[in-house]
Amino acid sequence: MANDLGKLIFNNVSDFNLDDTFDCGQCFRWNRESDGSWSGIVAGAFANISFAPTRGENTGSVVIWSNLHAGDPARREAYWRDYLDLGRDYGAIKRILGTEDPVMQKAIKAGPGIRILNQNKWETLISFLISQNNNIPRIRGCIESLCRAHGRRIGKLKGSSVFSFPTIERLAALEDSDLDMCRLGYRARYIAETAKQVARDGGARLEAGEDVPTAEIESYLESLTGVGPKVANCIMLFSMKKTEVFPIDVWVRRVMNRFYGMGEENVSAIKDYAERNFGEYGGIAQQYLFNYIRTIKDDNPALYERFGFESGSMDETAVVFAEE
DNA sequence: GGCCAGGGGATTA
DNA sequence: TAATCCCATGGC
Repeated sequence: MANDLGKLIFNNVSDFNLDDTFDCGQCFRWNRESDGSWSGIVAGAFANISFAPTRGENTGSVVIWSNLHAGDPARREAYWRDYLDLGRDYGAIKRILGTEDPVMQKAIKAGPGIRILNQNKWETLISFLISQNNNIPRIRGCIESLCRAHGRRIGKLKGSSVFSFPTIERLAALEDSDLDMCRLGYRARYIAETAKQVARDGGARLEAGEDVPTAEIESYLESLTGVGPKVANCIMLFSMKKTEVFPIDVWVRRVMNRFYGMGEENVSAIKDYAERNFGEYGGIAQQYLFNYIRTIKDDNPALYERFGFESGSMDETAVVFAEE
């Protein structure tokens, strides 16, 4: 596997941080190395990404070692530029979102280097089917188990075999019991049925998602077994560049309640609020907020200090605490 | 629209 | 050991 690893460097990347980006809940197959770099399996290839700050903590050079599109440097560069969303001006988006929103300013401060990855649509679909009503460590375990059982062995990493994400055709051909060893619970049936539905057109409609209106691809996604509004929004945000969608899950309901004073149960009010206030960047706002509430959940005083969060001195117009 | 089962593992009581 | 929770959805 190491034979055809090629090196790629992007200089002067701003508003970027590896930990923020890979640990904010949008992806499940990236792992932090002891040297601070991250290794992952992407599109059937191995990759390691490191980041060397040159101007401040979140601006510097991204170094990628990968065997993806080995022998085609132009294609490889285009792939990673898109995957890491390097063409988007996050500085400008952060200024827009943070204006007159002290909560968002603190949320951005908690993850200033978050970038929304542009991941494989099929992998994102199945990954977020698995994510429903589930916790992140187990989601990761389920996905690895699925890859081990039905992916292709693409090499060895630190002595262990590494597997690609299973193809549409492979999962579409499964019997129900072929997923038993993955311990997916009731989600196994959703995956088996959705795979068959997607395979009916060879994945064409899924792949076209980026190029059709949001409402149209959302209705297709929600026609798949086990895909509701939340999972559909995650797929659109993390693999189809639909940055305006605002996935609402238990954590987002919690953050909107705690910091924006909204009813946790009132999903339609939260959706309306996001549309009006975050607009075309709703999905990016959602990631800052999701990351923020999950980070400070630890009740760690040092974290409170780092993020500028001080109990008792909240902005009265924006902050309402829920009874717990 | 409200309610509850669906699996399994991690965390909390 | 028992309850509760988890990046929800489907079906009644």
